[in-house]
Amino acid sequence: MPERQSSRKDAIRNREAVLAAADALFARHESPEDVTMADVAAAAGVGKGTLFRAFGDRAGLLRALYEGRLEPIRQAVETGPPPLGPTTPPRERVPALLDAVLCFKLDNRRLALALEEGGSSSPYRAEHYERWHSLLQAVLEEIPSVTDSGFTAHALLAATRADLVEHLAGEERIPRERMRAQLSNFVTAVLASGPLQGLTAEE
Amino acid sequence: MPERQSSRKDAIRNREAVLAAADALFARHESPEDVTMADVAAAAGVGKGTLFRAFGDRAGLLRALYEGRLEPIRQAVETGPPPLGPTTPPRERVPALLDAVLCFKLDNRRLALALEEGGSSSPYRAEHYERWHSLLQAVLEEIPSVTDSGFTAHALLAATRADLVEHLAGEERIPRERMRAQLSNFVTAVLASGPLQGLTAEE
DNA sequence: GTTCAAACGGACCTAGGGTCCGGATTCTAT
DNA sequence: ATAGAATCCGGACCCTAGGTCCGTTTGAAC
Repeated sequence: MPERQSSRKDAIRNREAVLAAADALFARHESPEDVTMADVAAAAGVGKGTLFRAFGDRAGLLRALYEGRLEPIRQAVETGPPPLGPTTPPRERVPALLDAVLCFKLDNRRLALALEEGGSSSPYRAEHYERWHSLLQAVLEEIPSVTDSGFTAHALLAATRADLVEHLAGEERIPRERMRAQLSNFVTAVLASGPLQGLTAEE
Repeated sequence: MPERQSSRKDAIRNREAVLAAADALFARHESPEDVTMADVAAAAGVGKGTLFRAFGDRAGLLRALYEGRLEPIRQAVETGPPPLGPTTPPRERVPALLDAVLCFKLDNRRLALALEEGGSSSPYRAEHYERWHSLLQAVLEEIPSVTDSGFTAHALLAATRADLVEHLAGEERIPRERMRAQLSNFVTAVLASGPLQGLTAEE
């Protein structure tokens, strides 16, 4: 599992070059499928061996790109101010989290697609999914009207899956703001199910 | 696009043999990925050429299997009695439809996985998805408290995606009935969202 | 400057989807 | 029954793309 840092400057430089090249290639092409590892290597001016040594395999490269993009949002979620940060009341934070996920996928359509769906193994085994899920589940747990926080978290996240987002944005040509509003409505509906259990709350 | 019927009995026999063999193989193996076309051909006692002539490509084979399994449910939905049939009131039919989808995917885990996720192209382009979606959307349209029936239909269907079901059943070991209950709860919550738009209804 | 571990890079390997075509099988007309 | 045409069979073959190997080069430490 090659993933450790190297101190040699050529290694570092090449790693950056590959990341940049891959980023550009995925952005440029319609489908992630037609960006091959050889393409990436060539675009980065590097041999395939170098590429694979640095990232292990295709999924490793995708993951590296993905994590890089995700970092700011992770920060905002873990230690940032409301509405994403941990001090936000649950009923408000859940929609904010899902909105953040949606926006992220809209901003990184191709990349998210490549990582989540392109891979041969289930996206549910990815650690970043696991992180989102457990966070969302924990927040949902705080909302009394929500039963089955585990399943609910899965179901809500499913509404933001990369290929669905891609379909809505690409095929159905739904504009960004509209999609955000729809998701927001949906989340609200799920959370608002209180009445069923008897507590209609304030407002 | 070879998909026309043949009248020659050897062709028909072989087609059946392939279908049966593929069915057995997909059921037997953990992941659809490790059932190759060559495996199917061998198991059916047939050459690869025969296999590809009959079904066009891998997706074609999967589709043929899938459609076969789906047929009964399609019948039940289109012309059957409640709670699946068209005479059912919307608020009751929506959960029934999603429950049917869930059960189908539970009963055909590997196959659904192979077709929906294994393929290189988006599952949202598949015609069977389109069918479920437009039906669900139409039914949701009849429920006044539901806004954005199109998106809602997508989001609800996303909760029954093959790889999620597989994850829940396989990894999290959630028993069938529990999963059905969870999905049912979730759907109910989404449909019950009336109160939010200002009309707190009766209760 | 010498040394050696580490990185380089591209030839090479492999798996699996898909194609091809000479030969076998089936249908039809007589 | 049989010739002939149409269709089908099957497995050798091709191609792509991910991943590996290893002789060569580079960089850093002394």
